[in-house]
Amino acid sequence: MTARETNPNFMNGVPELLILRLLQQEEMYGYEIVQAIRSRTDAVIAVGEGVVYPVLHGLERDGALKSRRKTVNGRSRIYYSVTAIGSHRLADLSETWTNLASAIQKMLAGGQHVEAIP
Amino acid sequence: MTARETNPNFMNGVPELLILRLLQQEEMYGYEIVQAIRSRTDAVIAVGEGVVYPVLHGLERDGALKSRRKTVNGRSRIYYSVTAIGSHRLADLSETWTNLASAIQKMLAGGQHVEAIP
DNA sequence: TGTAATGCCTTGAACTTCTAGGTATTGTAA
DNA sequence: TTACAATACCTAGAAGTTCAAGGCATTACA
Repeated sequence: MTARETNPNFMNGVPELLILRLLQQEEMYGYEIVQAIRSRTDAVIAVGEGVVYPVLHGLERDGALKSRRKTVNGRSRIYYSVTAIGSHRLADLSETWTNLASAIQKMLAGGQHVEAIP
Repeated sequence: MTARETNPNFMNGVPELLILRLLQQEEMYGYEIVQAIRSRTDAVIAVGEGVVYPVLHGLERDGALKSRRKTVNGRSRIYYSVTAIGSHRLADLSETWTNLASAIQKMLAGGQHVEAIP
């Protein structure tokens, strides 16, 4: 019930959704994902590495992501990409999110509950 | 990271937002709020009493809501309504939500990141 | 008489995110 | 050369929410 400094509280499940979405477009590594989310949302959403890495590991454990190690410019990176399971999961999450956002939008906008039209 | 049965995970802060929004339109009591959310969202969002009552108490503690006891048909109800603080809080939450939903929508829809137009 | 609905409430578990650290390498500025 | 920022990985603990599952009491209805 207390104000938060960074992302004020509507974040549940959002990191997972965004990460899956990004990785569906192209394989990326953790540190890159952190910055991609920040830049592509104009810093509206900013998740730290402490959020991204655990989600990546969890998704890989569940078989939704697969990873490969790659060294670029002497830096070792772990690139993640979406599996069939992950793709399905993204579809589910995406639909759920859309339904939820739509429902909330209606309540915020219209507000008055539905009256029978005579 | 596990699938949930009811509201699959995007719910953080949403109950508080919806409750404030409902109470801004008209004073309501807890049990009524539970059903109002369910019915006005066509059961897309369904929060239990175990969610609503703690939120109501927390908001009242913070001065965002005020309550009055009223007996109707021999039933004792506690009606809540929004204070000035609550109204301000609703405005903040509402804007935050809109920004967030908009940012996510862009990532889900467009997807490809912004290229410089030649 | 008994069951469902109304109306209030709390506890404990489960899950996330967040903060704040730690490690190591590369590039750059002083 | 030295120090610092950026890159790149990671974890542990705290904090905050929602959720499930119950309890209590009254009214309506079968």
